[in-house]
Amino acid sequence: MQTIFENLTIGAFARAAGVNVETIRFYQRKGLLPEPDKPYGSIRRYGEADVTRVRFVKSAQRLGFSLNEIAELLSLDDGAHCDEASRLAEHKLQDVREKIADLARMEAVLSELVRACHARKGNVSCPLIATLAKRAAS
Amino acid sequence: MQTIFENLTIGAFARAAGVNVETIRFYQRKGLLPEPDKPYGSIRRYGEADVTRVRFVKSAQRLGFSLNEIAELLSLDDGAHCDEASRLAEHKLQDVREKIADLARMEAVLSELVRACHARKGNVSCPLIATLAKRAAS
DNA sequence: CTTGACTCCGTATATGACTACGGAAGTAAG
DNA sequence: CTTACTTCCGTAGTCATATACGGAGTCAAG
Ligand SMILES: [Zn+2]
Ligand SMILES: [Zn+2]
Ligand SMILES: [Zn+2]
Ligand SMILES: [Zn+2]
Repeated sequence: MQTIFENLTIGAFARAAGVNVETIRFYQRKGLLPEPDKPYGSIRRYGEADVTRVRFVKSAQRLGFSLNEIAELLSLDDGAHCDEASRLAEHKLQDVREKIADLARMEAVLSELVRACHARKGNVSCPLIATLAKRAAS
Repeated sequence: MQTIFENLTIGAFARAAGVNVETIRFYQRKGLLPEPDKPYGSIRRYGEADVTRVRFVKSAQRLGFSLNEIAELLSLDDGAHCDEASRLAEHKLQDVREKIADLARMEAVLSELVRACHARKGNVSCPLIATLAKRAAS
């Protein structure tokens, strides 16, 4: 194990995790990140595990999970029982599948619009615009 | 054409569109919805097209578009030129495809976690939790 | 007409996720 | 040591997306 990511100050930690220092402190207040003990009269140090945890938060966030949901996901890693863990994971899985289905529908609509727009020849008005005007229902 | 959705007051309009009256007014301030002329000393009326427009906003929102992005999408319907329209639509399409790819990756992870958890036999610890502890990188 | 519901409008509050600020204390280079 | 960064910590501000509130005006039933 390279110790590159051990004994980091909060600043180095934030840089390693690709976030703002303030974000680290915000996550600590929210309970998403542990706040390591502070050696008496000194400053806190962070390591690999902390970096990993922030990266997990950020990637789950990109997938549309809220910080509260991410806290739940992380709690699976913090001692929840197996039943609870799989219940949570299954719920998230269902959410993700619904989102994928929604986006797939949107993809179909958008790519049809783009196709029609590019297929336009000589005539005056833009088919993309025309189509969009009709298809807001749902 | 049934006139069921014509000449609505803002309250009936909001109910028909499935949103709060305040949301209508908020969208008007943001320029997402036109604010119809008010007959002198009377109240505004709304119709089918307004309902349709709010529904469009709500469904685009469910797909992860921000109100500003939706304003752009709506502007396609409000006189933008064909080049601009297809440029915007292609950009959205690319965004949607990226989101789908991200979610597909997340789906794979989650369903593997659930599978492992259910496959667990007799042994003490939950494989879902164990796996989650490892796989935060990215 | 009066009464009760609804509209209008400006302003205020709420929530989620940060981001900034300011002053005291710790740290590291010269 | 001094000096220049950091850290620490509490509090406040920002941005997006709404929701709520309060008083004045409007409408429609009786
Ligand atoms: Zn859910
Ligand atoms: Zn076009
Ligand atoms: Zn984009
Ligand atoms: Zn399990």
